[in-house]
Amino acid sequence: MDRRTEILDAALGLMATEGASGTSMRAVAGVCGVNVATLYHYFPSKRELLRAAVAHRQGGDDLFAPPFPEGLPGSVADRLGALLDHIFVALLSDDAFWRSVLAEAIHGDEDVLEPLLEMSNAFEAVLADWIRGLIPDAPALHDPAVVRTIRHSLYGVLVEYLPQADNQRAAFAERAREIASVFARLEER
Amino acid sequence: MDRRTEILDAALGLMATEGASGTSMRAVAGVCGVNVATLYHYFPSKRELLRAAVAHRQGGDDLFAPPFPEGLPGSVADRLGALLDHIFVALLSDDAFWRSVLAEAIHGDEDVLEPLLEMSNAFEAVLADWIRGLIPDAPALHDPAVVRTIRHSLYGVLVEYLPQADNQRAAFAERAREIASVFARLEER
DNA sequence: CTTGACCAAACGAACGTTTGATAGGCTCGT
DNA sequence: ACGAGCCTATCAAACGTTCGTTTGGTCAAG
Repeated sequence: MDRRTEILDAALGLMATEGASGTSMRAVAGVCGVNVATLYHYFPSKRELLRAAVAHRQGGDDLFAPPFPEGLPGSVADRLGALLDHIFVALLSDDAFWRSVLAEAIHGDEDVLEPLLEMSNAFEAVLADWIRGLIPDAPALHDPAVVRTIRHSLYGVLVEYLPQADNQRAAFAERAREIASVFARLEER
Repeated sequence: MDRRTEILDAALGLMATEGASGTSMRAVAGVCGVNVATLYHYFPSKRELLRAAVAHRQGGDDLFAPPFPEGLPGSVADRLGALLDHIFVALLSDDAFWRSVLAEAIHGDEDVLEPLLEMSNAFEAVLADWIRGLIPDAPALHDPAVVRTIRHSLYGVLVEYLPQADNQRAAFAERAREIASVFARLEER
């Protein structure tokens, strides 16, 4: 991993726990084991560094895990629950990124916010594809309004449980089942 | 309003836009028009001041607006939509508080987080009461799992739209209608 | 004459940023 | 082949500013 990427990852990790203004250039340098001045060789300012850190992960194709195989067995609720749980696991495995993103969504500046909104739309498109592929027999769940509501439910759960994510794996699994059971009822008629 | 309350309100307002570590004691003092040292007359440290600021608003009975009259006319979706829109308006009118709360939920310390989780439960109880009172003819919406999913949907929308809350009033109204239409389908069978 | 509310000034530490320098690799004309 | 010059990556040290906090004081009210 080259130095630039190393710096971006360190910055993102610190942003997740300390917030943007709580992340100091010296701390970023310390994590990388380099001098502060080296950061200014790669980025013109702290602000640009943090912006690049958020934008960095978004560009990767591995932001979202690969899709499920289609046509799995099980009830609609079971399959949607498995999908949501899968998403939580993926998000938790990179929670530094998500904490940073959610934090910026709350009091970030517009430069950082704009790529976030793009990413939200991309995430919704991926989620819609997954649902269509995994649960093709539940057309009620293919409605864009339903997909968006599911996405917002996921965000809400993330906000409430991210800070203690380490010991909340079980809570996420339960929330995944709960959300799935609610939305699966849209199909039961 | 006494000086102590004035300080707490100023601190909360700054936390909402600048984050906890971005809120300086001098800035808080500046908003109140007092000297920095005066803050230390009322609070032993910055940390205690910010904790008190978050805890301050939670104690108020006016956190949530008064309930609707029961038995309003209109479809289930119409009434749920009106309720959710009402909630958005209430939250937006005090968005400094909510931004602070959401920010703390993401990388706040545990002292601030604990009262937040209490408040989330309180909010869910109020939401359940409102739904039961306003939409007594939709038992599917009285299910605790549904209420929690609605709450998480609200949080998710807040996270996505709070930063531009000023010019996003229309977006909140649309999201309220959308969420309502989705959940109202649980009753249409 | 004590007490509570308030302030100007200062403390050391940490902040973002800049400066000037070092060392190793690269590309030249010769 | 080889020194000269240059470029890139890195550093130690320092710049001025802002930070959280403390000190020592003023002043009106009780």
